Amino acid sequence: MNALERMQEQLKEEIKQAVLNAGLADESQIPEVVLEVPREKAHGDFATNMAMQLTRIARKNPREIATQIVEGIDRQKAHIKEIEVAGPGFINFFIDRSYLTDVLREIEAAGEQYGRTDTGKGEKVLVEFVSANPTGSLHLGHARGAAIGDVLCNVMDAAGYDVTREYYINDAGNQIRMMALSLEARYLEALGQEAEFPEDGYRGQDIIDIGKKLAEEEGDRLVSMEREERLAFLREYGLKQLLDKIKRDLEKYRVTFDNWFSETSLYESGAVDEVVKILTERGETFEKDGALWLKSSQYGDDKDRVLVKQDGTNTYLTPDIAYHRNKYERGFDRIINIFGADHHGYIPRMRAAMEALGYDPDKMTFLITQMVKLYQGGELVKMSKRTGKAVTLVDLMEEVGVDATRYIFAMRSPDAHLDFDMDLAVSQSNENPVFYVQYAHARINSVFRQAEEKGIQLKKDPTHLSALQEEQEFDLLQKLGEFPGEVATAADHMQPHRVVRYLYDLATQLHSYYNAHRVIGDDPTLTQARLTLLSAVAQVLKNGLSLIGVHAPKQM
RNA sequence: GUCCCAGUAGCUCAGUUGGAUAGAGCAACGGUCUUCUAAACCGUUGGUCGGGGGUUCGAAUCCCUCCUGGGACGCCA
Repeated sequence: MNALERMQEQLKEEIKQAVLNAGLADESQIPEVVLEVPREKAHGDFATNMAMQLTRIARKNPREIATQIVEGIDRQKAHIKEIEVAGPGFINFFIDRSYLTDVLREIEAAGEQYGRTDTGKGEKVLVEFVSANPTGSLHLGHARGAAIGDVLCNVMDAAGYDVTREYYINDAGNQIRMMALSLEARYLEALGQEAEFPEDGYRGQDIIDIGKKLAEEEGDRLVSMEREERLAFLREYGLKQLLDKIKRDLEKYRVTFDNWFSETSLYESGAVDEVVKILTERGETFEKDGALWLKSSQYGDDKDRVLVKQDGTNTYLTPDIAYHRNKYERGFDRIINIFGADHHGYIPRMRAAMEALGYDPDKMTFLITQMVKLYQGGELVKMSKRTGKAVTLVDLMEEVGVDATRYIFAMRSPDAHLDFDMDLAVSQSNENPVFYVQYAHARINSVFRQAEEKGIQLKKDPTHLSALQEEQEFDLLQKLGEFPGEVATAADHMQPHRVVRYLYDLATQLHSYYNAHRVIGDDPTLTQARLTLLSAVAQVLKNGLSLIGVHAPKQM
């Protein structure tokens, strides 16, 4: 807990005691004390709405209640300089802001650890994301999901959750057979033979390339094989090539996973058959039209779902249920699934399935990422599944860069539709938020280079800090103090974009301060104090950028 | 038709989970470099928070209803 948070906690306690002592409410009635940072600076550093919340309990008008609370607060203890009752009954607190310089010492001491908290209490969390089928390259939607998932994991990790990142590989279904068929056609084409391309085949460039590669490596050896033998070979070969490619691309994108969970492994272990058996034993299934159905409509789903088809094979849902059961069995406290909006219909049926198995469906949460529209040259870039023409993650990394791509995907709320303007993302101008934040970091480092040239050493002497008296300096201190709480809130609400927003605001304050005040000046004490402040800002920018997986350059 | 997401300044989006006079970037207009990086800063203009009802001290935020845009509604995955 840092200086700012300690201050808030003490103040909350003071408020609570004042309410109790004044007899406005008893222990059981008193609502949780809420402190907020008012939008208007004139309304103080913190404000509470306690008086308004107590109107019904205390049966007095809020301003009267507020006055009574104010009288009971020990200002010394809570580092309060001034208190006022305002508006309909707000109590505004003006803190002794010089106390905030403690934040600098804490940042200095914590270094890269500053921002980490234990609010998650080591809760075991599984986050499954990307999980793209190994039938082609990662496209735009995966890129967004990967960025949001990775940043969420980083943020939750920093907030003290025990996070496991997982990628589910759909390597067993129909789509893999289709991949093999598509690859077969591409392979034969590469050998100059006639080949009919399957109607619903995957037309991406990647499979064409793999077909060529295979032809080079194996020649026409596969042509003489039995059809099924050949397809089995193609399936293994294509799967490996495609998965390796996905792993490589994600690594370049700075996204790594703890587990790559294979669907096939669920078949091999018998987990798929087992889950069908369990559901049936629990009386959660029924037979109709020669198929086996799950009674999912009893658990809030629109309709019942087929588990085993007429032909005896499973639907996609069955192994997925086995997979999610496996997640529960591994003992996670929270199971987070990040999906694209096109799969949101899947949520009620999976919740239903888990409930049918006797698990608590509320342990499982779904984060839905909305669609991305890509603009280039002011025009919408069209995607076509039919022709396999789509902008891929690799394209974005090459044309926009990893920093900007990750930043832009992470900056928006996951459930907002996103317009990705490629021209803006690459522009080296003030329109580009990525550079704006990175520049703030580089700028500070530039000041340190200047200081070094002038032979100024940063002494870590806390007695210098009282030289910080400017309004903007206190604002910066307060902002720095808010960082750990901001990360924790982002984690608790699964809103990674809040961290990006915070960084942008911090960068704005830094730029503004930089333009208004000289850091290196004639007064050595003041210079030292300001250098210490800047050093802390740089540290927080760096820590924050690291959470979103973006570099913090020392020079631009 | 049913379900999910969204609708806030000309454009792209925030909005501390119900708080005080709704914010930022871009665009438009006007300023700031002989001094630590002007990829920056300062100022001005710009709003029936999609419409209408309701809940209460108080609503962009919660409830109902309607409108618009996007997505999903297979024994495909």
